[in-house]
Amino acid sequence: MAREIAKAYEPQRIEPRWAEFWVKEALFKADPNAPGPVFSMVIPPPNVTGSLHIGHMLNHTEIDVLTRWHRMRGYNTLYLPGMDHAGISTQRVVVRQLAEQGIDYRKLGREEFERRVWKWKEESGGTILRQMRQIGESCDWSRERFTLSPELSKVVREVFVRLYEEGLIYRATRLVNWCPDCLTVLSDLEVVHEERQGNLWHIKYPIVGTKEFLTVATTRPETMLGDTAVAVHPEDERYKHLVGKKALLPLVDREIPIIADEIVDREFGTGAVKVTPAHDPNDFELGKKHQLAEIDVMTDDARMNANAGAYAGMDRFEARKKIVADLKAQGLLEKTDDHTNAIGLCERSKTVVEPRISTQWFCKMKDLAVPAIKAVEEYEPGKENCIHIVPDNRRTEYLNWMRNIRDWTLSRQLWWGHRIPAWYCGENKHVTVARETPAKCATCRSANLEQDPDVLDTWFSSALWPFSTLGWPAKTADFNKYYPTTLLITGYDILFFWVARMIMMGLHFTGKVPFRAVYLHSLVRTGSGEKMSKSKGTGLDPVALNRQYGTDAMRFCLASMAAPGTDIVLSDDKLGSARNFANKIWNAARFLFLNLDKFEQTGAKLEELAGQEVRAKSPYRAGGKIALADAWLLARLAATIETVNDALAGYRFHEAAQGVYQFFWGDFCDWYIEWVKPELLGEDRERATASWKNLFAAFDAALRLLHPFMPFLTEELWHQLPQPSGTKSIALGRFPEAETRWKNAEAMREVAQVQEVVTALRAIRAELRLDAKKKVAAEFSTNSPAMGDLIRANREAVERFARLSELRMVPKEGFDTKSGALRSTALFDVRVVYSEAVDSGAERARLKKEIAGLQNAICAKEKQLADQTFRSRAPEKIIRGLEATLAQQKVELEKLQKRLRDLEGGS
RNA sequence: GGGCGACUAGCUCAGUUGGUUAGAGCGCUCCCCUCACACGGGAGAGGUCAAAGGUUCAAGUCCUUUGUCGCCCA
Repeated sequence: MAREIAKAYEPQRIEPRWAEFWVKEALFKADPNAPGPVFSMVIPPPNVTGSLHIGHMLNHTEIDVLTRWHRMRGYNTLYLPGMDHAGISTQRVVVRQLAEQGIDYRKLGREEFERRVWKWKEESGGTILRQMRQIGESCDWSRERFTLSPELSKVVREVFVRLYEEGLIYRATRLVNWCPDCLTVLSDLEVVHEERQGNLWHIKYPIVGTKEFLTVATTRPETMLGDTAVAVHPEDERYKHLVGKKALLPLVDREIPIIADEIVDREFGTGAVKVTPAHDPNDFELGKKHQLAEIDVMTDDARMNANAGAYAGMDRFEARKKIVADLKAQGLLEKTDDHTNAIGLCERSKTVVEPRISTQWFCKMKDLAVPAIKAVEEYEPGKENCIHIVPDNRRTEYLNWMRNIRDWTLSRQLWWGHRIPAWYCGENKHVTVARETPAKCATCRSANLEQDPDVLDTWFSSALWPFSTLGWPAKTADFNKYYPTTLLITGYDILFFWVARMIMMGLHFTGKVPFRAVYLHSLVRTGSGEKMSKSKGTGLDPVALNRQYGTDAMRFCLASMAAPGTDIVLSDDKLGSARNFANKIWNAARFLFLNLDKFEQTGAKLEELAGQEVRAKSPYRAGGKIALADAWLLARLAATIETVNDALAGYRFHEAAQGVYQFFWGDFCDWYIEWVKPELLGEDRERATASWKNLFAAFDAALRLLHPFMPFLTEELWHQLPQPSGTKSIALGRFPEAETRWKNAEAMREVAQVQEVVTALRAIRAELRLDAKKKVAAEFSTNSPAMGDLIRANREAVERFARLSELRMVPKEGFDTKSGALRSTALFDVRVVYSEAVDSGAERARLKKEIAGLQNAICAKEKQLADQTFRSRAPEKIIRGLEATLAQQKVELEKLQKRLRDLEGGS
């Protein structure tokens, strides 16, 4: 049976087939009744109308790697996919689309608008989930959820009503963050701060009944129209005499009191501040304390309103310019300083947020935070109902934020989202909060009810995601089995937005943590270090990259850079090198199968060489003993498996990926395959068969080891090997174990020694600039009988690796140290027989450098070993290790010095 | 303003509890299209671990200060 294998790995030819296969066969459907320990994860629900970006790719790679790894280790595994309705951003998109068609969404009316959004959701929604299928994520597609589905909306209502009944949700009039572009209130978290170059204007307020002025400094002169006081520090000698008097507010000629309060910073500006309770959070507090009037001078879209008198109708920034100009004209502008200040921007629209007085729904957070702090604070391995936050610095960040938590503004003036289940009666403005739409006011029985027009912050429903998706509040089989989920993986940028709130809600409603661990991954940045962003055009499209390099390469690349705590800078070279790795594996497989075709012609059968029961019995022996190369390969494999398991258990994806890379490329391809090449088709049939069996055992295990990182490539190659009947996919296979019978420290040591000899010989060749094709004779000498035996036993391999016509074993006294090119270590000497004259300049330089290095090392060690304090305090193990190395280095140094003398004497 | 993190080879980054000549990938130099792979093979060059001080028998690793950059919270 001849096998057709493409010369290069072409991911686009194999990926679609397996992606479809995994979905069609529903391979990753979870079964709550299946045995095994549970591993469950919910996806951080992506925006319903969004598409896959590089951050998702990283996130999903990490989730899928761990999911596949656990599944293969026999866990009852669930990876639950789904989407978020993404209130504000989805609404913005549809509003913009409508505007492009000349339609004002407000004129469309709420119902029609909602219909349009649903339509848009049906048409373009779910792109990400489609892409996730394409890239082969091992989700349980039968359990897909959507935050705005009827089922999940019901959970939102249930939670809202319960919190309201418990007094944890309330309605109040507060100073809130208002986005004049999105036309909605925002929570504190949705406001991002940015340092901007601005001005500090010094404005003179006349004191009523005197000729004096009080100069206040402000960064926002347009809000002065709403000033209702001027405040100074009570102990400020400059202003003490003015407290209790009145100032005449310029431009509007309103008399306002001059008050004293300790909160005023005497150092800032002039030490006197204008107080605008309706447009500044600090002033709002101050206004409450001193019972000041609150005068809102702006409209929803941040234009000046009727309270602004002559400025009414102007945009706030135009008004600022005009007001400054007018003050200047009236001689009331004392000076203008440059001033940098942090301004609040709407996270979505980047519009400057306007603090504004408004009646909204809030969630009381302090009480909810208490258990959420405890669960994280008291974490220790194995402790129930605690959460391990990784990396550790994020844990600190979480705790700091939680301990200083403030109430959460829940309502949003949007139409797309979960409508607040509160109704107001027309007559008395009583509030009725209910699970089902009420017919009558709960207080006065009035039938004239109107529902609150607002919707809830999207993050409110996301906060319920780990349990709402599993059927809570019903005690479903899924909930009982998969909640608490095992792990959450998400970006650290939504630690407060999402993770913290899930922990609070999960604990409050289920009494259990929503997940036992949280791994917060890095952000992916561009080459220049910026955060990738579609709006800035700095984003990379993972789908295009997957097409170019292969999904497996992309996954592997991201994993190999995903060290906890550091951001990832992705580049073409790195993707290229991951693609090269995939190609390397592909070609290793190609080599195996091409040779297998030849071997099968001698009567062997793949089934006899690579059947599962055959693989299970490795290592195989020939002539009663296991070949060194085979023993070594399996030992290296076992060690790699241990590395990978340890690394993945600690979320060190990069370490796991690098371990596999090193094994597959370095050990398997560079050494093992080259080593056994001649044996595979050699005359010694017993030897050949044993080699093939061991080779396939290792190859199959290595594929399974690699599978979580490169699912497509490994699935494709795995199917080329005979698998037990009834098995459909490598993804359902067993993750390899570091078999005790594979471990072999002696083989590892011996091969390392052979490699050292080979490398020394190759270095000599390179130095002599020998033609790579030219075979030369070489001599080997050692004092160690074991080393001699080892090289003698592997002479053929060494000859092939170093392209030698012959490797002669020479006793020490017969070893010619004077001529030819030569390398020495403490353990052995090796030389290439080379009759032509050699320019030894380069060699002498190399030797000198080596000698200098060795002398330094030896000197340092001798000094250290001579130090009595060191000898008395350092552990015995360190001292002995040092002594052994010193002895070795001394031997080496002596050899190098002799060699140098010989060269210098000879030239 | 408060807190946190980073600074290691030209670039991007690893480096477990302090312990024996500090590693990888990419890039670079030289040789090679050797019958799996040029998306490849082989051999190399390249680092006073940001600076200064301290603790210690021993510091890239712990402490202090400084510098540069970044992040979070206010």
